Amino acid sequence: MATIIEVAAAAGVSTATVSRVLSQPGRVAEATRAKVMEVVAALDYRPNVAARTLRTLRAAKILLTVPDISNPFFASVIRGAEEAARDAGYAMVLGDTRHDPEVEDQYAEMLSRREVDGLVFLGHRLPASLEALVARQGASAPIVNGCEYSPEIGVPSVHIDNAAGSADAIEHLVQLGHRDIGVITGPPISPISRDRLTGALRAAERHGLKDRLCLREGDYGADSAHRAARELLAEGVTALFCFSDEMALGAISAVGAAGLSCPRDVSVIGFDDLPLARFFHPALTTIAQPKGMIGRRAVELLVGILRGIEPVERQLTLAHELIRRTSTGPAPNTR
Amino acid sequence: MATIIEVAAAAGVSTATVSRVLSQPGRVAEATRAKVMEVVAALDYRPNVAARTLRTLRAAKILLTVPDISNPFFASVIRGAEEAARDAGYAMVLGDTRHDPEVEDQYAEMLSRREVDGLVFLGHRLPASLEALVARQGASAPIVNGCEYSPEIGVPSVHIDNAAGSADAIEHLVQLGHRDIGVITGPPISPISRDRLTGALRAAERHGLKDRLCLREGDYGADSAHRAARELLAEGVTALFCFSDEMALGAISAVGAAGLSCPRDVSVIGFDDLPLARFFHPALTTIAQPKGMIGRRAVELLVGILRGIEPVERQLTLAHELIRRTSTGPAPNTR
DNA sequence: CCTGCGGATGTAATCCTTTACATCACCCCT
DNA sequence: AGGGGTGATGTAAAGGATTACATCCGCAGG
Repeated sequence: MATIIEVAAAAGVSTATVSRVLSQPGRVAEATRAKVMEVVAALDYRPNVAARTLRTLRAAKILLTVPDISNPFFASVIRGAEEAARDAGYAMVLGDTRHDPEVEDQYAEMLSRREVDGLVFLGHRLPASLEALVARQGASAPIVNGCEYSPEIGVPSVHIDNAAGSADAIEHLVQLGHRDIGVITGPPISPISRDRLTGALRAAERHGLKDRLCLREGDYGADSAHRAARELLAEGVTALFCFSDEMALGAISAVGAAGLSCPRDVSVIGFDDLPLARFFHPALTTIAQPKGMIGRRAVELLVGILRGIEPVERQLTLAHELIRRTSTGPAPNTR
Repeated sequence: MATIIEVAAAAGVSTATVSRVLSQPGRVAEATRAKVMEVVAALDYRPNVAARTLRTLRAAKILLTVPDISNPFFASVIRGAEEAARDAGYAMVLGDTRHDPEVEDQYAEMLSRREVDGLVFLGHRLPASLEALVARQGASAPIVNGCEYSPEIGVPSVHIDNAAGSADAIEHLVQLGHRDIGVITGPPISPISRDRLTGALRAAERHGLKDRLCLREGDYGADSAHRAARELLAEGVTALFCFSDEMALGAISAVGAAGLSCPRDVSVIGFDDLPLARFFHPALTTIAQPKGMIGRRAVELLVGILRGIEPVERQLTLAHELIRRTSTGPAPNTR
């Protein structure tokens, strides 16, 4: 691999000139520029990134960690984030933490070691090794949280109003005449789960149904929801609100396995609006999150911090939307 | 951020000793080691990766590019690959190319610039900028192809026997009495699609059904399959073989939309065995790929090349498996 | 004709780590 | 006691790019 020294020699100029041709072409005479570019092409020269990073202390990279790459929800967020990063001149490095704090820490090390300039993390845990960084740098720490939101970690974040979205789901079911509603939640350790639960309870309370809500804890995976739904169906619920579309799929599967029909006997509503949700059978009613926009805004926030711009809003709440499809219908007793 | 020089000064040793403590602790006296480690902890020192990479010409990173991060199929492959990379002491950088040759090239640049030591790509296209590299380095080029396989690109690869898997699917349907079988393929540009088509045709031929197969081209997404299935159902097929589980979901959705029932009126069989496939309604019969193992073996192959070991087998064919669930059943006319 | 200025280019320090080689102290053996 | 070996540590040279500062040249203005 050719180095800048060889290029300089071949073009009969100094390395400084070659460097300038590549990074600030305007500051070089046209003839020189052309000559250098010719040699660059001939030698197939590519600047060594390690050397550049070492010198400039800037990696031009952003790290995005997701807790579970197999969750299609994150795919759309990733897309949005990557586009925004590209727009801002950053490359995006993607890490799958598998909900494992140890792996999260390993990725966080990339920031400590300056392998990347900033971090967008989509989980709910700020890696331990970065707490000191946040404490030290405060608002200028190049870290942004996406999807989730924990005020106590002191990091800017982008998310929807999960409590409100959850309330909308309950409201929708109540409107359809459902009174016996099962809720399959997420692990309470995640603020998202807690917010959604709060919202669901609040909405139920408005209709005097708070104590009638049947709660079961899921883990956002179809499997856990399948089991939880089986139990809830045995208790006679006519509607199931799942904290994720994937869990809703598991719930629908349980409805069928119980010899019941969705939505005739049991309505199911999800959360996220996965691209596949409209192909579920029946097509899934769900609360849509602006997934791409969450990713995009999170990166934009981060880039702002990297450029030294204190964000006006450190908490960005984007709009959600109830998508009505065919997995929800009138409660059986109301027909 | 502390540097090795500050650590050396604080510990009263030379930078060489600090470096040795960190990378080859055995070659340093115990007392010195302890002292240095103490200072390292006190100063929260982390080696600068750029400097290390520059000096060693080794990034300790592997790049994995996937054509579509939103396809859950790849999630399992990624997991396997990451585990193998970790085992071998490499970090994994993940790139989503969105089937875009331009983006593929951008990621390939990371290899040219030595930002990463090697590349595992899961698409079917070798980025143009790497063709020269392969031509020059031949078998020692640190590039491995996963899932797909194109002999002409001259790169080692890990995959299943797609033709055989496809044949198994057709065989399964024929065994159930189906004669009018619709096949929703993938874009013929992908070798995978071509192999699967070949296999399907060969199996059909064995039963004298070759000309009776109804073919429609899909793009591996649910949407395209939904449309294709609608057309095929109008032609009266009793079974649909889809080249991906995602397409199978779209097909099942079309079966329902046509007022038919799966599997009573129409059987559907997919390909891949996504984690969610067993929660489809009905649960999907499909050809399972050893996804995690594909990722793992691909990385192991790459690591072998990076260590200078010429692989014995440059093409690794792993075993697939027919998973019988409830989306396939006897042909209606045979009951 | 001299001065000064601006544009183009070169010189060389710097970023931080690794490692080949040099050095040094100490011990064992003859 | 001297020579040779061994183990621990230091010295200093890369590794490749960027950039502050220096230099040089030509030209315009006085």
